[in-house]
Amino acid sequence: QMEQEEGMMEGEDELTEVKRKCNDTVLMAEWSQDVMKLQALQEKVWRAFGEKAEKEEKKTKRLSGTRCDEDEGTVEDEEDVTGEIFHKRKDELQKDRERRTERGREGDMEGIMEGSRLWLECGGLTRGDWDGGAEDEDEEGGQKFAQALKLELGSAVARVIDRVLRLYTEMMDHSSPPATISFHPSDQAQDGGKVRDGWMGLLTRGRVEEPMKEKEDGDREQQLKNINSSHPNLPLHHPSLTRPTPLPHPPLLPPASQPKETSSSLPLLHYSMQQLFSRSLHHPQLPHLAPSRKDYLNSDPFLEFSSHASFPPLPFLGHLDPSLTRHGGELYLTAGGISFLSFEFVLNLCHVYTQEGLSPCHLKKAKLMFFYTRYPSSNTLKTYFPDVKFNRCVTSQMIKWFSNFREFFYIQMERFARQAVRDALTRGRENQLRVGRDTELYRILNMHYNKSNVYQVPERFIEVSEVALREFYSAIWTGRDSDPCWKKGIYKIICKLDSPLPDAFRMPGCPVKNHYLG
DNA sequence: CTACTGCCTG
DNA sequence: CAGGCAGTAG
Repeated sequence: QMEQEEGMMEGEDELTEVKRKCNDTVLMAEWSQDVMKLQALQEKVWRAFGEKAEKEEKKTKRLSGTRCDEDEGTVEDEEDVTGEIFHKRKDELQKDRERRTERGREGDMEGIMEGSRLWLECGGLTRGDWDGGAEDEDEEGGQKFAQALKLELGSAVARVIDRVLRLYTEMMDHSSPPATISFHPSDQAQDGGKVRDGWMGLLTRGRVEEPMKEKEDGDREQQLKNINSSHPNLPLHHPSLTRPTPLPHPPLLPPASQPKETSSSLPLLHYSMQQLFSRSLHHPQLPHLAPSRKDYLNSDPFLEFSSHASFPPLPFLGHLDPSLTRHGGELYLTAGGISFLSFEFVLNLCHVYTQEGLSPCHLKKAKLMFFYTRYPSSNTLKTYFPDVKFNRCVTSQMIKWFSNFREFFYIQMERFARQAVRDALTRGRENQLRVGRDTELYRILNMHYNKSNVYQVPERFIEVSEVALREFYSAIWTGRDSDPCWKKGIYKIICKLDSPLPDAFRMPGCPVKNHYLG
């Protein structure tokens, strides 16, 4: 089995064969079509996830009367740099746009840029929005919509992946007879549904198939038309999304006789998608092939962005020439010298979208969310974990997490409150009963909920902690703790101190302070 | 009956 | 942190 894998990865002939196929116009047309659909879906996702935040942000800017690049002061530093990054990107894109000489889609490009900027700024959000006040009314409707989009986007991604895997399976056919990659049987037994079946089938059978094509294609085609119908003057195929003349080519032209195209447009996954998938890029300890669920879950899940040098956060990279290259025993799809898809990456990408359970990354994010909300509703959880497929089990598991978080929180509060009472009695010294960032209690809390210390603990959480500490203190001091349910009152006070989560938590993955600044 | 909380345990 | 349980609210 391992030898087969080794064998698959060896031999330059197969590589060139794959390269040749990758250059095949028909294949690339299919690829472009799929990626274009992905792009359309991404835009919709952006509308679902980003629109609200965008509105709020604009509101804020209007009120403050300043732009982010005009702000000054230490607290605003993150946003300052973010703004610079964004404007740099914008310049690059402007050039790209001019090259394309295409009118009419300006609005959409702006939308994408808005999304990109929004995302970057979300990443920089480390301070809580506490002045916000009441929760949003339209939360649920948008949430439903987002869930639906999530599913659709998932299968669209899977279809693009299928195309890539097709290249691999073709390569396998040429290199070694019936190459079969063994996965964990449990994985295949999962009810992963069509998405998993699609690419799983390709892998296990080692043959090229056209999974679930007709109906879903039709649906998505319709979807696409719906999107475009909002801009009736617009061409269906945007030049930035497709090859110059992809479709008119004879579909069965022998690949060898294909004239070699010098350039083609290949949009990369949107930055948010990249972030969603980026976790798969950071696990050198993972086996080259077939990372099992166990490996995946045990690996450090936290999103880091050090590899973004090879994974640029741009919606488009302009005109690129995609090809397959090999590096360190792995295959990469390369465009413009930038590798952005490896076999392992693709597998993990599938995994992210089809996995049933919760990953350590989700746990980490949940812990950070605890800084804001001690008693999240299941609806809140669904809203802020858009990459999680919720069912009863998953929901209760996540709720259980927060129950455990609270338990730890209250245990610490009671412990320190009792210590404070003791100190007051024995030494007659009045304790300050505060949870400043220099205190032991803070250190313990931060260690528990923010172990890697990459997130700035919001000031409000410290305030809430102080309230809890004082409540425990006074209850103990006045002897109320003799009542068997003396903590109930304290819980009731604390649960009213929940606050809205920053919009950065709406995105898949973990919001990390300064994560894109290195 | 479900959904949620909290307590206890390993 | 998860499993099991009892209790509560709707």
